[in-house]
Amino acid sequence: MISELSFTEENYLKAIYHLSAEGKENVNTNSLAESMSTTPASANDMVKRLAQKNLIGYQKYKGATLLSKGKKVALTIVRKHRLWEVFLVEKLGFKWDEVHEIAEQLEHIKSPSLIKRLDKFLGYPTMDPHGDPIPNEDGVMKETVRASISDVKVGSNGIVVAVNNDDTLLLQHLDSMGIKLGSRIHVADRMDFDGSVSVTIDEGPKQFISKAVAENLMITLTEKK
Amino acid sequence: MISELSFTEENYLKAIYHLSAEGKENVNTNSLAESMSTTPASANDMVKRLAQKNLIGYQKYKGATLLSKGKKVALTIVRKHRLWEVFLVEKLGFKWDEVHEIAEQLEHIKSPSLIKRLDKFLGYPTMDPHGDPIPNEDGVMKETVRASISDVKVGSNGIVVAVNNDDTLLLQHLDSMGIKLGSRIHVADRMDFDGSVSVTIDEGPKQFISKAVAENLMITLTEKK
DNA sequence: ATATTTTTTTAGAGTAATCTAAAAATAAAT
DNA sequence: ATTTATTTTTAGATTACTCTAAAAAAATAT
Repeated sequence: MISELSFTEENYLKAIYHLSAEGKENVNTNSLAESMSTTPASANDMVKRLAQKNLIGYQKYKGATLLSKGKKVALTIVRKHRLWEVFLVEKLGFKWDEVHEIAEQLEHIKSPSLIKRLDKFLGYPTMDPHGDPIPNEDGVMKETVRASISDVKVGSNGIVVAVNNDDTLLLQHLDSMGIKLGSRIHVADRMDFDGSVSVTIDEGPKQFISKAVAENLMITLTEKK
Repeated sequence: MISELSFTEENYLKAIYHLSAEGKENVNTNSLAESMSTTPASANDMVKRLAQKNLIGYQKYKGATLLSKGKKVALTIVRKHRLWEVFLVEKLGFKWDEVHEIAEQLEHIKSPSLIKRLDKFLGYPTMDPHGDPIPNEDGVMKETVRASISDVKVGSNGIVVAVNNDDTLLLQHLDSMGIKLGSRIHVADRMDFDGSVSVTIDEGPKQFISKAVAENLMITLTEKK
């Protein structure tokens, strides 16, 4: 049985999960400390504690990796975080960029039946408002396909997750079209002769996007609008 | 400014609030300790800490009382607890006897905008699923006049707002009779010899309720059915 | 290959909340 | 008015988590 973990322990496991998802096999003390906004000494203490509990693997000077038990915990936290974010945006009307802090608190509520019912209430979503996938009860998540809207098939739906360009003019242009991170996009048509794309944004009217803009607009594909 | 309180501090304030609502002007160490399932020594330590922070008044051997700051905190916790209970029952489909523990966790989530939006989402309820009033943002609650159906006059109508007993058997019995919070009850008759009561529930057929059950069934009186 | 820098770990201490056991104050009983 | 019982408070220790400062190991530079 997995003994009750503290909020702090859960947060460390989540941080190790996110850091090792970003490539690095072993999570080193310094980056873990930075990610947790604490000192390397504290991170080191906690790493030793989590290793003691068989949640992570750890050898001196070699960094930490999640063991199966720890990974399960981390994925449960991620699942809860993302489900709550969906709730906050879809049901309570928060903007997608206002929900992170609140979800950071809600993710630690301990009640499996609550999460089961919340999941059902939300219609079993597979993606959070930022376009990140929601792990299922077994920790499995749908691999998200990320592509620019000049590459996806006509008829595709997706959520804007990135803009591949820092050009102020481009950002202003997107802003004036009402396109921002989290916007739901439907690709209605694409003109072969100039590569421009016709889309609807958040169920609004059809708008045209030039090839140059379309190439820089990244979405993750969703089944339905 | 009110510095961030720990969950424990919030729980103590809530306990002092509930205990002083039950009559006693000053909450004594022993009953506070019992209510918090801890030792008198711990309760005493915490009382000193809360007094230091000007949340409660306290003199050695004289017990504790909420000061205005502490009362405000306590009422906010109670408000959050009861709003979350409404959410769990009305939106997620929990039974009203399953929600207390989860609400005990949710009540500590810190986000005023979350509670504002939740309140709106729920339609600004004034009562929780147990029939207890929900304080508004200023800590004011609608005082409800309640009585058990063994005390009200024959011919009275009312709405079930509480069951004065946590016994699972009683709750199951009420459930099987179709009696739940919010049920409209008409007291058709009362038998003097055994104190049993004849009622209709939600305009249904007449049913008998034993004295023991009737005593625990609390309603608020309404003019007409 | 040695010196320097960076990273990681240890040592020692602080805080919030908890406990047990014992002392002090108050309340109740004779 | 003492004695007895109860309640409340103190004293001292424990646990989880945190920190600063310094030592040790590893990585990098010369």
